[in-house]
Amino acid sequence: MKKLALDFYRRENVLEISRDLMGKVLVTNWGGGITSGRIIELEAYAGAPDRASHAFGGKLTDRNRVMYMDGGVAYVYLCYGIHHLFNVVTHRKNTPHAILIRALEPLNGIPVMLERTGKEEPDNSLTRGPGNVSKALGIHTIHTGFSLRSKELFIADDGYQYSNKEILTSPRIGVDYAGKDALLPFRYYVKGNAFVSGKPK
DNA sequence: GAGTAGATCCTCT
DNA sequence: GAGGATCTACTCA
Repeated sequence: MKKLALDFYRRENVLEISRDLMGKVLVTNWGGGITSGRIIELEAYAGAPDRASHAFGGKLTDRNRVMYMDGGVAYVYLCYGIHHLFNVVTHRKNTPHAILIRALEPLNGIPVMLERTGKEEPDNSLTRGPGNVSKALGIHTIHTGFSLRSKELFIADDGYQYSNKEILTSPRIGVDYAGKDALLPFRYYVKGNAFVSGKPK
Protein backbone atom coordinates (compact mmCIF):
# COMPACT_ATOMS: atom_id res chain seq x y z
CA MET A 1 0.00 0.00 0.00
CA LYS A 2 1.56 3.26 -1.17
CA LYS A 3 0.12 6.69 -0.41
CA LEU A 4 -0.53 8.66 -3.57
CA ALA A 5 2.01 11.44 -4.19
CA LEU A 6 0.96 15.08 -4.17
CA ASP A 7 1.83 15.24 -7.87
CA PHE A 8 -0.99 12.78 -8.46
CA TYR A 9 -3.58 15.31 -7.24
CA ARG A 10 -1.96 18.39 -8.72
CA ARG A 11 -2.40 17.55 -12.37
CA GLU A 12 -4.53 19.83 -14.55
CA ASN A 13 -6.99 17.34 -15.97
CA VAL A 14 -9.56 16.46 -13.33
CA LEU A 15 -11.06 13.74 -15.54
CA GLU A 16 -7.72 12.03 -15.86
CA ILE A 17 -7.27 12.11 -12.09
CA SER A 18 -10.81 10.76 -11.66
CA ARG A 19 -10.07 7.82 -13.92
CA ASP A 20 -6.83 7.14 -12.05
CA LEU A 21 -8.56 7.27 -8.65
CA MET A 22 -10.85 4.41 -9.60
CA GLY A 23 -9.72 1.28 -7.75
CA LYS A 24 -7.56 3.18 -5.27
CA VAL A 25 -8.09 2.69 -1.53
CA LEU A 26 -9.47 5.38 0.77
CA VAL A 27 -8.33 4.92 4.38
CA THR A 28 -9.32 6.62 7.64
CA ASN A 29 -7.72 5.85 10.97
CA TRP A 30 -9.36 7.60 13.90
CA GLY A 31 -11.66 6.88 16.82
CA GLY A 32 -12.17 3.12 16.61
CA GLY A 33 -9.43 1.97 14.27
CA ILE A 34 -8.65 1.67 10.60
CA THR A 35 -11.46 1.63 8.06
CA SER A 36 -10.84 1.47 4.34
CA GLY A 37 -12.56 0.84 1.04
CA ARG A 38 -11.82 0.68 -2.67
CA ILE A 39 -13.12 3.63 -4.73
CA ILE A 40 -15.68 2.33 -7.20
CA GLU A 41 -17.77 5.43 -7.97
CA LEU A 42 -16.99 9.15 -8.15
CA GLU A 43 -17.89 12.42 -9.86
CA ALA A 44 -15.63 15.18 -11.16
CA TYR A 45 -16.38 18.86 -10.54
CA ALA A 46 -14.41 21.02 -12.91
CA GLY A 47 -14.13 24.36 -11.13
CA ALA A 48 -15.37 27.81 -12.13
CA PRO A 49 -16.88 26.95 -15.58
CA ASP A 50 -18.91 24.05 -14.10
CA ARG A 51 -22.43 25.09 -13.06
CA ALA A 52 -22.78 22.07 -10.79
CA SER A 53 -19.69 23.00 -8.80
CA HIS A 54 -19.82 24.92 -5.54
CA ALA A 55 -17.11 27.10 -7.04
CA PHE A 56 -19.08 28.01 -10.19
CA GLY A 57 -18.10 31.41 -11.55
CA GLY A 58 -15.13 31.58 -9.20
CA LYS A 59 -17.35 31.90 -6.15
CA LEU A 60 -15.35 31.90 -2.93
CA THR A 61 -17.01 31.47 0.46
CA ASP A 62 -15.97 30.22 3.87
CA ARG A 63 -17.43 26.83 3.02
CA ASN A 64 -15.67 26.17 -0.29
CA ARG A 65 -12.40 27.91 0.54
CA VAL A 66 -10.43 24.64 0.62
CA MET A 67 -11.33 23.96 -3.02
CA TYR A 68 -8.93 26.77 -3.91
CA MET A 69 -6.04 25.20 -2.06
CA ASP A 70 -3.30 23.10 -3.66
CA GLY A 71 -4.54 19.61 -4.58
CA GLY A 72 -4.27 16.73 -2.14
CA VAL A 73 -6.62 17.88 0.62
CA ALA A 74 -10.14 16.86 1.66
CA TYR A 75 -13.22 19.01 1.14
CA VAL A 76 -16.09 17.91 3.36
CA TYR A 77 -19.42 19.65 3.66
CA LEU A 78 -22.92 19.02 4.91
CA CYS A 79 -25.77 18.47 2.47
CA TYR A 80 -29.50 18.50 3.21
CA GLY A 81 -28.62 19.06 6.84
CA ILE A 82 -27.91 15.36 7.26
CA HIS A 83 -25.26 14.00 4.95
CA HIS A 84 -21.54 14.67 5.03
CA LEU A 85 -20.03 14.54 1.54
CA PHE A 86 -16.34 13.81 1.02
CA ASN A 87 -14.40 15.37 -1.87
CA VAL A 88 -10.80 15.23 -3.04
CA VAL A 89 -9.39 18.64 -4.02
CA THR A 90 -7.23 18.56 -7.16
CA HIS A 91 -5.17 20.86 -9.40
CA ARG A 92 -3.13 23.78 -8.09
CA LYS A 93 -3.88 26.70 -5.84
CA ASN A 94 -6.69 28.99 -7.06
CA THR A 95 -8.19 26.39 -9.43
CA PRO A 96 -11.12 24.87 -7.51
CA HIS A 97 -11.30 21.38 -9.01
CA ALA A 98 -12.75 18.58 -6.85
CA ILE A 99 -13.78 14.94 -7.05
CA LEU A 100 -16.74 13.66 -5.05
CA ILE A 101 -16.29 10.11 -3.76
CA ARG A 102 -19.70 8.50 -4.18
CA ALA A 103 -19.16 4.85 -3.27
CA LEU A 104 -16.61 2.37 -1.93
CA GLU A 105 -16.27 -1.36 -1.72
CA PRO A 106 -15.47 -2.01 1.99
CA LEU A 107 -12.08 -3.62 2.69
CA ASN A 108 -10.96 -3.20 6.31
CA GLY A 109 -12.73 -2.29 9.55
CA ILE A 110 -16.18 -3.45 8.52
CA PRO A 111 -17.25 -4.02 12.18
CA VAL A 112 -16.37 -0.38 12.91
CA MET A 113 -18.41 0.73 9.90
CA LEU A 114 -21.37 -1.29 11.13
CA GLU A 115 -21.12 0.37 14.51
CA ARG A 116 -20.97 3.85 12.97
CA THR A 117 -23.94 3.25 10.69
CA GLY A 118 -26.00 1.34 13.26
CA LYS A 119 -26.31 -1.76 11.09
CA GLU A 120 -26.24 -5.39 12.23
CA GLU A 121 -24.95 -7.06 9.08
CA PRO A 122 -22.83 -5.78 6.19
CA ASP A 123 -24.95 -5.19 3.09
CA ASN A 124 -24.72 -3.26 -0.15
CA SER A 125 -25.90 -0.03 1.43
CA LEU A 126 -22.96 0.20 3.86
CA THR A 127 -20.81 2.38 1.59
CA ARG A 128 -23.18 3.04 -1.32
CA GLY A 129 -23.81 6.73 -1.94
CA PRO A 130 -21.72 9.69 -0.75
CA GLY A 131 -23.64 10.18 2.51
CA ASN A 132 -23.09 6.58 3.52
CA VAL A 133 -19.40 6.59 2.60
CA SER A 134 -18.72 9.45 5.02
CA LYS A 135 -20.83 7.83 7.72
CA ALA A 136 -19.07 4.47 7.45
CA LEU A 137 -15.59 6.02 7.48
CA GLY A 138 -16.41 8.51 10.23
CA ILE A 139 -15.79 11.59 8.07
CA HIS A 140 -17.27 14.89 9.29
CA THR A 141 -17.13 18.55 8.30
CA ILE A 142 -14.34 19.12 10.83
CA HIS A 143 -12.09 17.10 8.52
CA THR A 144 -12.35 19.60 5.69
CA GLY A 145 -8.89 20.89 4.74
CA PHE A 146 -7.19 17.70 6.01
CA SER A 147 -4.19 16.56 3.97
CA LEU A 148 -4.73 13.31 2.08
CA ARG A 149 -1.28 12.18 3.12
CA SER A 150 -1.84 12.47 6.87
CA LYS A 151 -1.75 9.51 9.23
CA GLU A 152 -5.48 9.65 9.89
CA LEU A 153 -6.74 10.13 6.35
CA PHE A 154 -5.15 9.12 3.06
CA ILE A 155 -5.65 7.48 -0.32
CA ALA A 156 -3.35 4.60 -1.26
CA ASP A 157 -2.53 2.42 -4.23
CA ASP A 158 -2.43 -1.30 -3.48
CA GLY A 159 -1.70 -2.26 -7.07
CA TYR A 160 -5.27 -3.12 -8.02
CA GLN A 161 -6.50 -1.71 -11.33
CA TYR A 162 -9.75 -1.73 -13.21
CA SER A 163 -9.56 -2.18 -16.96
CA ASN A 164 -11.20 0.37 -19.25
CA LYS A 165 -13.92 -2.16 -19.98
CA GLU A 166 -14.98 -2.29 -16.34
CA ILE A 167 -15.36 1.46 -15.96
CA LEU A 168 -18.41 3.28 -17.30
CA THR A 169 -19.35 6.97 -17.34
CA SER A 170 -22.68 8.74 -16.99
CA PRO A 171 -24.11 12.18 -16.18
CA ARG A 172 -23.76 13.23 -12.56
CA ILE A 173 -26.47 12.58 -10.01
CA GLY A 174 -28.57 15.17 -8.21
CA VAL A 175 -27.38 18.19 -10.16
CA ASP A 176 -30.43 18.85 -12.37
CA TYR A 177 -30.26 22.52 -11.41
CA ALA A 178 -26.98 22.85 -13.38
CA GLY A 179 -28.72 23.10 -16.76
CA LYS A 180 -26.56 21.96 -19.65
CA ASP A 181 -23.68 21.01 -17.37
CA ALA A 182 -25.91 18.44 -15.64
CA LEU A 183 -25.54 16.33 -18.79
CA LEU A 184 -21.75 16.15 -18.76
CA PRO A 185 -20.50 12.54 -18.40
CA PHE A 186 -18.36 13.31 -15.37
CA ARG A 187 -19.49 10.36 -13.26
CA TYR A 188 -17.32 7.24 -13.27
CA TYR A 189 -18.37 3.89 -11.85
CA VAL A 190 -17.47 0.20 -11.95
CA LYS A 191 -19.72 -1.88 -14.16
CA GLY A 192 -21.88 -4.33 -12.23
CA ASN A 193 -20.50 -3.48 -8.79
CA ALA A 194 -23.20 -3.90 -6.12
CA PHE A 195 -22.02 -0.81 -4.22
CA VAL A 196 -22.62 1.60 -7.09
CA SER A 197 -25.44 4.01 -6.22
CA GLY A 198 -28.47 4.74 -8.34
CA LYS A 199 -30.45 2.24 -10.34
CA PRO A 200 -28.71 -0.97 -11.43
CA LYS A 201 -28.50 -1.18 -15.18
C1' DG B 1 -40.36 -3.00 -8.21
C1' DA B 2 -41.49 1.98 -8.77
C1' DG B 3 -42.63 6.34 -7.12
C1' DT B 4 -42.91 9.84 -3.45
C1' DA B 5 -42.49 12.28 0.86
C1' DG B 6 -40.02 13.53 4.90
C1' DA B 7 -35.98 14.31 7.52
C1' DT B 8 -33.17 18.43 9.11
C1' DC B 9 -29.53 22.28 9.37
C1' DC B 10 -25.81 24.80 7.45
C1' DT B 11 -24.78 28.22 4.07
C1' DC B 12 -25.56 32.03 1.23
C1' DT B 13 -28.63 36.00 -0.33
C1' DG C 1 -35.59 32.89 4.46
C1' DA C 2 -34.80 29.53 0.93
C1' DG C 3 -32.74 25.64 -0.80
C1' DG C 4 -29.33 21.92 -1.37
C1' DA C 5 -23.47 17.29 -5.23
C1' DT C 6 -28.96 12.64 -0.30
C1' DC C 7 -31.01 8.54 2.00
C1' DT C 8 -34.61 5.86 3.78
C1' DA C 9 -39.04 4.17 4.50
C1' DC C 10 -43.36 3.79 3.13
C1' DT C 11 -47.05 3.32 -0.13
C1' DC C 12 -49.17 1.14 -4.06
C1' DA C 13 -49.30 -2.26 -7.44
